[in-house]
Amino acid sequence: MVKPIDSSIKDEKLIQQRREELQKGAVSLFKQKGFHRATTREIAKAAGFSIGTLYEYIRKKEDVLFLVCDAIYDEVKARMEAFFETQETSEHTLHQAVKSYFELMDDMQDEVLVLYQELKALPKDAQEYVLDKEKEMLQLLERVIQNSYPDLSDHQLTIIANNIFIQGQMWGFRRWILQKEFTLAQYTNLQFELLKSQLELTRGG
Amino acid sequence: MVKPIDSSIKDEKLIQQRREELQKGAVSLFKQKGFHRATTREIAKAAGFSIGTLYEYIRKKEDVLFLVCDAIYDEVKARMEAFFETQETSEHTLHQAVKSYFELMDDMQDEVLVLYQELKALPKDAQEYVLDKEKEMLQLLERVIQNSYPDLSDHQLTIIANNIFIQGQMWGFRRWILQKEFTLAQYTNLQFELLKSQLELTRGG
Amino acid sequence: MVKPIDSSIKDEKLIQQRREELQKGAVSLFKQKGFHRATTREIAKAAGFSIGTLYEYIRKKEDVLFLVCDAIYDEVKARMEAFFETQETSEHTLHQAVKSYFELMDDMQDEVLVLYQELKALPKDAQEYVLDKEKEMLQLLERVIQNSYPDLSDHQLTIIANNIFIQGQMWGFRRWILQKEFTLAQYTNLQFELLKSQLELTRGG
Amino acid sequence: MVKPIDSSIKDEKLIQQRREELQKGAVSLFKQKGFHRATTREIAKAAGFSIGTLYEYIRKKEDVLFLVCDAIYDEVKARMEAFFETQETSEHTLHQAVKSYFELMDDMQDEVLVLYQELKALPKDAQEYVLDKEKEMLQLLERVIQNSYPDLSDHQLTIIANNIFIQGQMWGFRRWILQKEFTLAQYTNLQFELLKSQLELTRGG
DNA sequence: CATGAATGAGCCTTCATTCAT
DNA sequence: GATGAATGAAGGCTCATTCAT
Repeated sequence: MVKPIDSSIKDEKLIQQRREELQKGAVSLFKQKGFHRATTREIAKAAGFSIGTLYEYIRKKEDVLFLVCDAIYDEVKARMEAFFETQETSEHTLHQAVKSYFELMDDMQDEVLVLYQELKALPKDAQEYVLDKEKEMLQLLERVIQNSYPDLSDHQLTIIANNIFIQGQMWGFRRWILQKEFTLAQYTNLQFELLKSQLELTRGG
Repeated sequence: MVKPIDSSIKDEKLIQQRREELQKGAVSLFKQKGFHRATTREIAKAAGFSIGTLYEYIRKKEDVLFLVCDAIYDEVKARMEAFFETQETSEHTLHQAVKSYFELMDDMQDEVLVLYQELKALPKDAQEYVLDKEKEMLQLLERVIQNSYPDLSDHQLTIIANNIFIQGQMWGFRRWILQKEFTLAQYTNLQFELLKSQLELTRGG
Repeated sequence: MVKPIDSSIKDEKLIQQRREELQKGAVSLFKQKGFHRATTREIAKAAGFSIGTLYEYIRKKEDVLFLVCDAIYDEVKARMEAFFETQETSEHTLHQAVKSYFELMDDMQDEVLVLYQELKALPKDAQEYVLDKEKEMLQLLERVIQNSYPDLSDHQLTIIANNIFIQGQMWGFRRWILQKEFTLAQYTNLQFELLKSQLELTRGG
Repeated sequence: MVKPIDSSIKDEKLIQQRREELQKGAVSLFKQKGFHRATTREIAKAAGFSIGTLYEYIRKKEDVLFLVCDAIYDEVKARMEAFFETQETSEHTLHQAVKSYFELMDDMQDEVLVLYQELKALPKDAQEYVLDKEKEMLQLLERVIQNSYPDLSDHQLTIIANNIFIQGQMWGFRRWILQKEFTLAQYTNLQFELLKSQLELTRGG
């Protein structure tokens, strides 16, 4: 799907390239100061071009935020797909998937923090567009779980996927408490142990 | 601890009253537009006084946010204490506590959303002051869990308390997905079932 | 002459007393921050009463400035009259008068600085009223000079009186240069030497 | 020395040009209302640009005042140097110098008034920077005097230079009295006569 | 008479956006 | 296509002044 942002530039390839530069610079800027405190001048500078050029590739400051959120989601999703796409159906697979997902969340914690903290600054329609991507990710997770535990009810599947999903995000969001008490490995193992006890019981039931 | 915000007003009781009005108006405003998009004039209006009067009770716009966050935390904590403070140590108690907590989070979902979404707009020291209150709430939760399941390790206790804590918050945060699929009662029951299976296993182990 | 400032207070004696308190506090405040930077609240506080009470004795902030300027002039003039009122007509008298005047300017340098630096903030009519007092002081000086040197032309008298007058003020105004190089005694003696050489020549001419 | 004021404009030449426009407009505005009463919008308008543009060339309102003071000093000094730089050492030269200086002060009386009345509104460091320029001017005067009257003591030189300096300024400052009684030529001649009598005597002594 | 809470006009400053070069 | 100077709406905040108690 093409990004629904107008540009006065004709060269499609150039647009892609510039928007990538833009998005890269903007993320690191938003990490530091958040979207609202970052000025368009700073955004342009961080992206390596002039304020005038910035406005050749976007129409409003909000568009930058959309570009950023979109890019983060795309990266998260791409990396999730990379390690979720597997045929095996074993506990080991799920363990591996959860581990990989938590590592991804650890790796991208700043980006994910930006994503959720600035989401509300997007216009409603952009929010929905972006949240749809999140649903797709949840489905990825659900599928992996179902592969190993096919007997779970829909509700159970939904809620467990959601729990795993947010537990990964919380590792970054609540770093002020979690990362003071646990290493990532500890956190992953503990969460997986708990998860397993839930799933085992369900399977048994 | 007294709110560390200067005021040019001498009547201490009036300060309390006005700040409460202020905080009430501000929360409902921040729910709609967020802190950054709300102007000081709007804040004053929402609180029912003039811009001049607003600045008799705060020094900077930021102070309003602090007042708001502080008040939300205080209310959440007070209400948690109200139903957590119990002597019984049974599963039933824990169930009741989780249920009450989830209901609280349902009741205050807008406030809690504001709280976490604007926290980063506070100055660093105010953030820390506020996060300390969160730690106290976690301890409340831990204590309730421990009463019923005294054999849990510290790590298990921490992580389970955290999980419950954020699952409550997520009911509001992720309403776009959870509240579409579940009623609050369903969500509570499902989460508690999962929780119980974890705890039972641990107890058994 | 009564100060042409309205007051809602009836008791004349109280008005005098309050205005004196006001003026005393204001001068010391204006010394520090100047008229524009001083707020009415600070003025009231410096005078020892509330902002409400302040406005019982003045109508506008400007009135405070007028009161202050007026009081400074009155004090300067009163003290000048005290040592200028003499019947003797000798060089010694003039020397003494200049010396006393310079000492007065040294003593009141902060006040005089305030006076001249804020004069332009007064309304035109108040400025004129105040400058009339300055003319009277110049006349005092002229009379003392003329007593000793009766042959001076009107122009000479005017200009010499003016020169002495401003040389006294400059001791305070240009303290950053004069008071670094001279003691008050040195400055006085040097200026008087120069003055005498002018006057002697004129007398001889 | 470069003006130590930041600007977001890159074109150095444009900065010079705009700041000159700014300074010209501001002086004439400050003449009328003084620095404090002039709003930034008025300053921008007087300079011929918008409020936004104003702030591309300065950072704070104070900077305008600095620009103005600095420019006035520079002009005064440049014009003084123009007629003081002479090799001859005669009374005639000194007379000419004093005459030219008084004419300069007459010509720039509004600017000089602004300069001294608003100096205290500058930050301390800017005040010192500006007063240093004044010292240089005094030295110019001292040198001219010394050329004609090499036997004067340091103290005499300092005080006579100071006297001349302020007598020039007073022509403008005290116009309400001096310019009512004298023409500039009269004032100049009278002051020079007095000065000469001082100097002659000293030479003779 | 004294007090101080309330008011709002108006100030300084920022920054998203435009457009001539 | 790129640049950056120009713009002005809008925001945060102050403070002289009023008036009910």
